[in-house]
Amino acid sequence: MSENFPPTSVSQWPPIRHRSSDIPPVTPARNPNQPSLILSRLDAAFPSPSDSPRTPLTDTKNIKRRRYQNGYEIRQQTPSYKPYTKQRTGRKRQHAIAFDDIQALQPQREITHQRWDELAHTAGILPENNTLRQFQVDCANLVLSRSQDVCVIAPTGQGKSMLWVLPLLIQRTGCSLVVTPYTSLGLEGQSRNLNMGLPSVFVHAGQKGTKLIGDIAGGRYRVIFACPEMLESPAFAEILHSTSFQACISGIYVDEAHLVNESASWRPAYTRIHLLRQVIGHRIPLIAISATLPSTYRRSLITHIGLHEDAILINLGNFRPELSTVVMYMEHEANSFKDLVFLLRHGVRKESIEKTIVYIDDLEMLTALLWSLQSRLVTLGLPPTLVDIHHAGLSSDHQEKSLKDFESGETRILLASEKIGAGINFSGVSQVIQYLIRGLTLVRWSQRHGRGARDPGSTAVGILLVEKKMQKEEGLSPEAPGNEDPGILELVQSTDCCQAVLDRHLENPPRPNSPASASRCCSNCYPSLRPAREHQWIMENPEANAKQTSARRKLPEQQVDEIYQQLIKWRQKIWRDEWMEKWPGYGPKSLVSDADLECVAKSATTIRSLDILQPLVHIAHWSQLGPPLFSAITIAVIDIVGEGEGTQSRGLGGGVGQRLEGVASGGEVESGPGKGSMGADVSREGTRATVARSAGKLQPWEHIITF
DNA sequence: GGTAGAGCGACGGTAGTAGG
DNA sequence: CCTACTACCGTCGCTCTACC
Repeated sequence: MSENFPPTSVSQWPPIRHRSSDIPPVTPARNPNQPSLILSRLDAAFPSPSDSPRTPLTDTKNIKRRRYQNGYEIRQQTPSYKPYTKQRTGRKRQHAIAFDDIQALQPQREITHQRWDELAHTAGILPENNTLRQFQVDCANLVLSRSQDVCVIAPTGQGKSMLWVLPLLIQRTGCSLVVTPYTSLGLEGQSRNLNMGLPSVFVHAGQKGTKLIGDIAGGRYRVIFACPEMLESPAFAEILHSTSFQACISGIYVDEAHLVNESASWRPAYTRIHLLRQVIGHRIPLIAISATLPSTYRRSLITHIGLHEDAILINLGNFRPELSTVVMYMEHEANSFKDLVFLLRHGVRKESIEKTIVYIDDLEMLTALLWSLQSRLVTLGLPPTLVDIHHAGLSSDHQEKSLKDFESGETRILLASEKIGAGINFSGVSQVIQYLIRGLTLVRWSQRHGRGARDPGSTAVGILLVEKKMQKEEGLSPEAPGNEDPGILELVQSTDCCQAVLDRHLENPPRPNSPASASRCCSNCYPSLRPAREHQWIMENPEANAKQTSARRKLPEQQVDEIYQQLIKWRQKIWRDEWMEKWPGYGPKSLVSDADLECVAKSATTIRSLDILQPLVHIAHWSQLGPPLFSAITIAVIDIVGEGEGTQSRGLGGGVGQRLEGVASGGEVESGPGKGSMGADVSREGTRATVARSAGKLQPWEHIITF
């Protein structure tokens, strides 16, 4: 967090990085005696420096190490402009700003609900038989009065985007300024309002020409979307400093306002929005909007965006009966992804794969899961394109395509980072999964969970797959959360209704009926909500167990190296025989990397099946390369370690080993999706399981493990 | 004019290193 | 082998600069 307190003046740049207790609040209380119109005032006092969630800032400038690139020192750049100030003199100035004929907006009396409905129907922004929601009307009246700031908390899908449109139906010369966190949301908002017939524009780096700036200042657009960084840029300052533009601003709307608190540490522009009010004055109402704004988050709005302390709070909460919460503790290593096996069960078909978003906050793991699920799809005979990945590190083309495919349903499982944490809507999402909760906040989870069930009448399950170290027994608790969010810890550790925990931490207002009676709220109340853990059948020969133990002993380095060299030769051969001509762009290392082969060589004697081999390697064409690699490992172990280690330790004798020998020695490798031998394995196991189950008896050397 | 890449910012996690 | 310490990485959207 760069600034936990507001700077004393606009001209102070760079901001001072130490604390001062005598800095006055930037937002003086206004009209303290005026009665609350709707629900309540923000009860948050201006946070004292000691309330800051972070440790005091120190001047790290002088202790930072020098960094070099191409032999030259990289010097840290400071912004070449002062936020919210116009371009320096001596540079080219814009002159398309002054429009004297624009009339300043004046406070207006509130109008009735019925009249608002009529206006909305006439403007065509509300279907004929519908009526506006009360909070929309209340907020619009407050904006018209131009006397109060407003903080709106409402669940997703309640029509929050209507808030900046309604006042404009009365204020014929007014315009709304909407601060949006992401480019995608700005473009979406622009497009939505244009469809309503409302001239709107999203100003961003790729769209900020001189003509556009002039048009905005001249009042051509009724809704102007901008990211916080653009808001403080010199280009936008030309608009903000225009008195004619200031006169026609209906309100400043901060959409997804919870991100002010969540992103303040890495998007400092969010912490400087309060400077905007010093430029345009405090008479223009500021409206903060989000589905999740508990009091700590609302306090940061006062600090960072200059929301007045006496702002009116409209709190509808964020309860959505169509959303269920499921908490599951992980039973396997995170890297194995075995706890996600319910996503793609045996025999699943494309149509029956639930439309799912899986959030992982570690990009490397997110990518590994993509590989894993794609391999799994191929094994199941399904196209790997059913799963895709989306995060900010990808090219914009990929990002665009992944969102489009997921929306259309071509992709059924989308693996995502925080990039699509808030605001983006997809139809048909029935499952939202959070894989690992370290570092997650309840607010962020609530936003992610809210991506589900966006269609009328639909439902969605939010599944938290929780690492074991978050269990109460491991020491962490809501009372002693360490670095974790107490809210999320209470949610995953509670044995009571999860919705009650959400209500308490997100400060949802009381509801007439208990959530449990209205919906299938959570896995604590409805254990059947938990997806069944799939049973995987394995065949295990107890006689072989003792030999397996010996097989797991660490191999001498020399043998590891010999196995590695043999695998290198195998790779070279298979590449030359089968890949070189067909895929000249592929080199041998594109098939299986050196690192993977080294890893495989180290644990060669423990690789007793394709299932064990698969997580150890990162092979894009698993169905074609997995079985022959397994076979090559078997042969290498027999050759180098010895007969006993190579076959008996696998406990499969002539089963899989024999079959794969056949493949390696010229047997047909079916390369099409689902026709690989992995698929045969699966189908064989499934059949065996079915037969055993129907017969009601198992062999003594067979048992079931939960997977 | 278009494009690629650095930099902004805090801080928890992880890998590597040194010392007992 | 364990502990303490240090350095570095990653996460985001946007703007700016250098270069073509």
